[in-house]
Amino acid sequence: MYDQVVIQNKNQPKHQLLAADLRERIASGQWLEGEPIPSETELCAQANASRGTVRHALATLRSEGLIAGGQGKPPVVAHAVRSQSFSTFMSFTEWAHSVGRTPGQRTLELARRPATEEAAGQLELEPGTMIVQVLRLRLLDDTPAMIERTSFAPDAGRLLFDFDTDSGSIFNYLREQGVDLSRGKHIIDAVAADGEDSTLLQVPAGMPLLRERRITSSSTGEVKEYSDDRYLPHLANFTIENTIEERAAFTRAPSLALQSF
Amino acid sequence: MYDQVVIQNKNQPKHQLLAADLRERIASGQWLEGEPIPSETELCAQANASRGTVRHALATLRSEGLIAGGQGKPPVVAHAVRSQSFSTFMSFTEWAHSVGRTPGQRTLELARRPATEEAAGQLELEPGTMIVQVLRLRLLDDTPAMIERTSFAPDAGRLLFDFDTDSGSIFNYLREQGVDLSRGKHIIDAVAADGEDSTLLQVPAGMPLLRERRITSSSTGEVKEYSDDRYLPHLANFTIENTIEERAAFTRAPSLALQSF
DNA sequence: TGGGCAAACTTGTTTGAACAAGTGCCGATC
DNA sequence: GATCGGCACTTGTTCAAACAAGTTTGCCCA
Repeated sequence: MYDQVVIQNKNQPKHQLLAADLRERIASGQWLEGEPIPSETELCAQANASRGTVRHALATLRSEGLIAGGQGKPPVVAHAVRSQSFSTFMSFTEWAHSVGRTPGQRTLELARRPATEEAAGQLELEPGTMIVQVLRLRLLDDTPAMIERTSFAPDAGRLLFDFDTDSGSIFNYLREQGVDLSRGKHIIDAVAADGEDSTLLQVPAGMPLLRERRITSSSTGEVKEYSDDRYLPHLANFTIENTIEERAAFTRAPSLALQSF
Repeated sequence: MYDQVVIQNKNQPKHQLLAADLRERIASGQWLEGEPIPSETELCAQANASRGTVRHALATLRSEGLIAGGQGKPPVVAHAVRSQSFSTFMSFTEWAHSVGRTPGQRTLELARRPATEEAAGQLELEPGTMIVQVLRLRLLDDTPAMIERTSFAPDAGRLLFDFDTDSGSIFNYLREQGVDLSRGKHIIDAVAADGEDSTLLQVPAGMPLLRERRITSSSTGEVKEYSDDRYLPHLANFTIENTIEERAAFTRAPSLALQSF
């Protein structure tokens, strides 16, 4: 039963395959929310793996918040859907798709210019270094939803002049080009729409906007991108789930989801 | 060197002690940010533990974002400070203390009344059930910083009439009283200050506020508390860090991805 | 001097075993 | 009938060993 999977993806380690399979079983509804899953010994037999490998897979699911439970009792299914992946959280395009909306963008400016004091500070560069700045209006189902002001470090920004920034995700494009974007820091607060914001988002000046300032850096800590994104709060919000024992799960939800709370 | 620690806390498992010790060494500055830490083999020798145990401890730190690194290379110190704990994120009082500010509160209302349609929905009760509602102005260094509107399920709310809600953390009080508060869901967006908000926070009506709607429930999923908290955005914000790396692996210790505000 | 290969070192994966500790059930006992 | 063991089962912890896979170092050769 599992051998088939193993043969299909011989490159991946067994504990990852097992984890993917368990996720699939939970997502498909084979194991319902609140129900216990088979014991470790059982899973060992089914997957033809040692207990260490099975435990590794279970730990992965636990860290994703999919299963919970304590010593002595078999783990139970906690959530049927997994929390947001890294790229879904970093990319407006991927996020929109994942919640069933159609993303869009209109690039208003793409410029190379010397870094101001502030931009240089965020990107950890010398003031005056040439950086690349992008101003984009992001749409959800053809409606203005967010205004994005991004500054890129020179090595990443350079690549943007060979890219149609109206075509989709800059984040994914840069990753494909080999730019190391593996850490994100997000600072979330609220601001009033200024003149430019209100014009572009077609709302009155002074309207509250949900602001996310995002600093994206490489695995070694080099800052590659700094962005100031301002959302219309009735179209998007941020959701965090935490547990006393699990790791926090973080999602950006469309306001539609709010109705169900 | 490690034996001392082991003797002191013989009740805790070795991998937790090791993790705590490594955290301590990072926090104390013994290992600087960006520097590699000793290899697994080295740590095995130092801690007199097997490699499995050492790897378990390292996985814990990795999931806390303290260390990073890939196969072939020794892990490097990523951050010197550890992320926020569950209760620090759930309690305004604890949070304020953790960032070196003095928290305060002025209770404006404490009432038992039938649940409105909306409140009943959030608490998953029948409309009309008697619930307890608290309206508090929260202060940072004696300055208004947040307005808190909380509804409690009957069993938790009942306890509040024996508590001085001006004295500190309701969250911690309820936990001490044995109320099972172990899961939190936070929805973050922005709203304009309404009449009451503006009066209490002493800001003009319409000013953008950072809103956190919090649903706290027990480990079994029973909703115990629903709160609508509105922060002055220049006094508080939310910060989240994420990484592309797998945060998986053997983490059940209380730890969160959430960074201090 | 430079390039390239190989060895030494690192972390990642996997197995098997044994014991500790917590939970739930069932039967014996009061 | 209620309560208290104890047994069977579960997950948690720890060890030891071996191989796979990626990185770094340094030496040899051109």
